[in-house]
Amino acid sequence: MSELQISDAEWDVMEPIWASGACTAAEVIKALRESHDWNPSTIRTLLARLVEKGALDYDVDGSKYIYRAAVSRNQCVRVEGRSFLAKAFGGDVTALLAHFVSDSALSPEQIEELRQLLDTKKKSKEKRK
Amino acid sequence: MSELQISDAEWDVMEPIWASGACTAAEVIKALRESHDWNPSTIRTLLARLVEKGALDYDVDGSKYIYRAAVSRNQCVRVEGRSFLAKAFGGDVTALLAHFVSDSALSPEQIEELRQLLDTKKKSKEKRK
DNA sequence: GCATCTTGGCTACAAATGTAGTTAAATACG
DNA sequence: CGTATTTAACTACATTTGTAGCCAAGATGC
Repeated sequence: MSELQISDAEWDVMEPIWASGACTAAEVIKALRESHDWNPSTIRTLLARLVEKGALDYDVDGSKYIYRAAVSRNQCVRVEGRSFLAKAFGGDVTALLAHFVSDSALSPEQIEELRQLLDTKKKSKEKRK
Repeated sequence: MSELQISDAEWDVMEPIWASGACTAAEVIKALRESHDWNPSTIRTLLARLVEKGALDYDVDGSKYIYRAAVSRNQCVRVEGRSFLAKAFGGDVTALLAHFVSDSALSPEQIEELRQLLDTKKKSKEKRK
């Protein structure tokens, strides 16, 4: 389930809702005021579309809606991730990882962090076996 | 330069051209016959759009075009990658890497491979300093 | 040479996306 | 109370994307 496709602009609208758990349209508008030069109408339209798509739910509070995410950010990241992985690396995770490692400036600390993550991964695998 | 945005369908059309260096529309159509259930017209339309966007160039050979990629696959992967990284991980590469490591089943060999990649990365950094 | 096939050019059209405006009802403020 | 504000609903419209059809000119097969 939930192969929800959320466009770029919609994603930006989801962001404050994922961050705060639940908020009104006015709050989303406020949260995006800094980062985006969007007309409030635009944001309201996107909110409506997201509800329609099933990415958002809402509770009615008097005359306004309190929006809640119906899909977690993580779910969406996974969906996007898989799609990107397939498109750019033919599904080869190692290739993807290699790409980002090469393409980015990683500090020694970050490298160490990743190494540990790999260790953990390896162990968890052994254990499961 | 080259913040070219290539849609999903267009990407699939680029693929055989990236793979073979240069080919005619007929060849692209043939290459995609297996994997996609597309009308030849569709592919020709996409080829034309890609030329228009500057993602493809062509040489004229009699009555047909020999298409060549005007942007490398790697360039496109980088552009897509950065966009995905920004959208899904707020630009935090480590978070992205952690996500894919956790989200994927990696064989011990793959893990080893990645570990070595990290080592290399670390050393190259030291050297550069 | 002529019918056929191939090719690029152009047109078409629905759905998705980005970006608003309008409106009517509910609410808040004075 | 009455006016200004807020809100969701609905409408609008250009652009991008997915998907294809039609056409005229050139190439091919017989």
